Amino acid sequence: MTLRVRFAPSPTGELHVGGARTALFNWLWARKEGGSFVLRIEDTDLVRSERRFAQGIMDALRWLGLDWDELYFQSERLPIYRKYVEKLLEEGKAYPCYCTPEELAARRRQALSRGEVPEYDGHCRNLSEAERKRYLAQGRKPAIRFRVPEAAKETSFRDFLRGEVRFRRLTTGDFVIQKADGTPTYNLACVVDDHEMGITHVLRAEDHISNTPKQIWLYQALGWDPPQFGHLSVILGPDRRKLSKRHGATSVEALREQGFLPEAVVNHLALLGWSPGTGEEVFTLEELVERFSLERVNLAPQVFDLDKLKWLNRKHLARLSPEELLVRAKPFLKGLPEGPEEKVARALALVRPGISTLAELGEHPDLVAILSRPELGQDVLEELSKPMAQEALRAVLARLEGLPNVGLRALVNEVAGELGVSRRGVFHPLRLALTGRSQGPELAGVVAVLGPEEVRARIEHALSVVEETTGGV
RNA sequence: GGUCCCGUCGUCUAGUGGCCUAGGAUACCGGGCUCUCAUCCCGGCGACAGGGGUUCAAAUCCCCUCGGGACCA
Repeated sequence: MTLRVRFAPSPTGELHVGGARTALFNWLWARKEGGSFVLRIEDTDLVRSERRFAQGIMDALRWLGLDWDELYFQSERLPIYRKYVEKLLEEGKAYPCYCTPEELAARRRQALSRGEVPEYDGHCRNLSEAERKRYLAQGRKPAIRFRVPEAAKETSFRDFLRGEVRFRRLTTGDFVIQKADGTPTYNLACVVDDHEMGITHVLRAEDHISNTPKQIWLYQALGWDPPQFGHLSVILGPDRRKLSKRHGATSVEALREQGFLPEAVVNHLALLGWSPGTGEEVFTLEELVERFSLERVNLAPQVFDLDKLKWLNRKHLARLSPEELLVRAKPFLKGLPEGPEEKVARALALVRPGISTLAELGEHPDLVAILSRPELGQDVLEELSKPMAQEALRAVLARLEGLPNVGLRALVNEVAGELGVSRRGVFHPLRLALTGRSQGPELAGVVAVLGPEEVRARIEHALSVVEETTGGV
């Protein structure tokens, strides 16, 4: 039997990193084994589900490079769930429950005050036909509850990641499988779909472990073989609590907006709970598919580490060609002076070692300095007003012709030797004249990107500004 | 409160009874390279939650405690 796995998000928010990791592991597994990866949008909760979130989740998955083989929306499958609820009803494995939320809450409080476990008390479990008619006449809309077999209360299942998971005593009364509004609950829809879609392995996060016995009872009641279940850990925030919105940017979308590359996000997610065991850490999606194995999954919960993500982002940034870097950086370049594409691309490559995210490119001072002629600040002018600085600039100017062949370093060496100053004594004023800044990327690179004409123009401009200001003193 | 899961440097991890005075990565600190900041290279700091067993030998197996987390309420 070929592997069929699924990722089944609820569209009640953005795709957060925990969900993304679950999706990634399922996807990697499917691709590795040549199986199928099914995407199922669990949008039966009409109140909380939103179309735009479903769209956002799909966009985020696509951005990460996780493509799906089949796509389903549960909201389009409501008749299917009703059919099976009907079947359970007919076989007496489920029954209508007319209790109102208020009545249930009141009885729960009572149970609690008696020190009992507050599970559903079976109030409607064995209603007579007359009682049923009376409730209906009152205009009550019934929910449908699953009749949990007494013998099923003690359950165990074999988790393909954790081994035997045994539940001594489940605190579950007869649970609802169809709400009063006719929509299915999570457990019912999930079981029906996993069966109908031929899912062979359910790989999901730890928070579903306690749902698993209920789902297994449903499989049994419906006469189906359950799939295999495996549960990953959950991802925690820095405070060691389950990662959620209050931890800040924890959705894939937010990471994208912060200037992280999809390669880096995928890489980091893969390393959260999985390791190749070889010490290697920087991988592309393709390399991950090659290496991925469930045997090497770590079950302890992981803390999402932004520092490591940044480091991985630098690594993946470094692998991009200048052209590709430009493509990725474009959305973040707003507010930056325009220039010929090729020049911008080379400038980006030049400042790249100093950045961790694409967002840092936005108004990067070194980029600004290269792409537009810099303002020479007071401190810069003071520095350049020293006679030796001006001499150095003039000497460089005089030799500019030979630049492409000689190389900046050799040229600076010559000038330094001639004037009897250190290399720094030449480099520094030159950097100030060209960029208006005393630090920045390697100067030879700056010169190469600017081109001989612009270099000459900037040096001449700097010299004339200095003359003006010092002349006025 | 009940049920379940999980405990190796701050964080991600390697480790499946001897190779472990516990390895790598990140972060942090120091040094080197260099025209500067950064990248890069080298070095440093830093962990087997605790206690009992089993064994010639335990991070690795068992038990208890403690801690963390998830789900349900």
